[in-house]
Amino acid sequence: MRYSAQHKQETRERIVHTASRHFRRRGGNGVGIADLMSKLKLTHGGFYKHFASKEELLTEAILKAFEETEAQLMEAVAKAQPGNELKMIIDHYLDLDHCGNPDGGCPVAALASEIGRYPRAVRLEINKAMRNRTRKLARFLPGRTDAERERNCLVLISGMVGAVSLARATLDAERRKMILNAARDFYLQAFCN
Amino acid sequence: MRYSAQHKQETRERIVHTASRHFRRRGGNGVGIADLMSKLKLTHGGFYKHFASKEELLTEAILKAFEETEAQLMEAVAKAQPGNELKMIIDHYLDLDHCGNPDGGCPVAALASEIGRYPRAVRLEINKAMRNRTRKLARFLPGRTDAERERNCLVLISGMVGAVSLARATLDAERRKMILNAARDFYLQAFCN
DNA sequence: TGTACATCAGTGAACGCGCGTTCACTGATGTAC
DNA sequence: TGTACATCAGTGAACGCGCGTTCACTGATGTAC
Repeated sequence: MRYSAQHKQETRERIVHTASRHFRRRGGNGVGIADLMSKLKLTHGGFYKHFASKEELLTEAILKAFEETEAQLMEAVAKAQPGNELKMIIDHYLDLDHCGNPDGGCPVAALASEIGRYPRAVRLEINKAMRNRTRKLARFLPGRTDAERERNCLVLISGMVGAVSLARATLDAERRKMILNAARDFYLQAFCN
Repeated sequence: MRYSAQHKQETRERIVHTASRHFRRRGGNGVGIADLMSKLKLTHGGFYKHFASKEELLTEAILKAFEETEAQLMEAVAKAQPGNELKMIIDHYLDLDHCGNPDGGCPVAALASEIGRYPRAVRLEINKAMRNRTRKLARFLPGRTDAERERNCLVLISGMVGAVSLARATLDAERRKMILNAARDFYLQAFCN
């Protein structure tokens, strides 16, 4: 059947959206194209009408995840009382909910250790997105200069990524909470007031 | 040919040792049994004379990595001037060398985000090893109670894991250094004096 | 001490399976006349 | 307005490949007599 250009665009977006969630949940190697397409009631052959390769989809799906989580972040910031933005960000990131739902959460936490093994082209795009995120967040961090705020921001982001990764690696629910709460209390004390 | 019991034991250890390094470098899915065995000038069929499954090897290889890095850690601590142990540990972990050589380094940093996707049996063993490591390290951290030292230790470990993961995801060498140094300076200030 | 047999670490072909990718085809709908 | 043709998103079989695992076999050496 013939479809409109709009229909094609929509299908492409549905693929990226679903892939974005699946990659975050199962990792880059944990998701197959046939699997993915069948989730959208499509067959695997059609995939290549939309993307040149799985690698291209992986890149787009991860960038989509950055966009999605950026929107969540900005929403949380908008809800915060002035001066309380960073607390809101930390609370949101180190939440049990974020820990339990990698598919809707931060792509860096979801894929942390495998990003370094992706092809160069994918890593380049992810690096760009990470720098962007760092720059956007840095303005909420304490520090006398831009450089100092950026360094603090890198500490906070990497620390939170590590805490969520460790919590997700942990089977015991109590210990998971302990890891997240220890990190949250610590970073709030270190960076908020 | 017939081999002695000692020879079998040695072969088994060689497999675990090589697997331990390869899994850390390439991830759990990035290493095949045939690949691995050929690195030892053996063929893949013999693998199952030593292990019931790849999963069993993965578990042992990761536990071996914990042992190896624990030995490195204790060595570093032994070299430190009294009172300077924690600085030694932080410097060692957040070193460019550790960042550039995942195969000889911390298995948690190497596999952070994929541990949560391993089978339960593997995760259980890793969890035990992580708790052990935390307990061993906690005594070097500041804090008025055991609980406080443990919480601080979790913050430090997760923070360092995140920093190394982020640095490894980063292509630009300068930025890699910046991430590691920012984290090192921060944790030294937070936990050493 | 010498001989016949048992052992078993390691070999390599084969298994079933899932993967990413290709390709000839379909058929509803847009377009040209 | 009606008709003939072109388009192209989606289909599903097929491709080559690598994977984890199985298995009948080998042959040097340990062991029993």
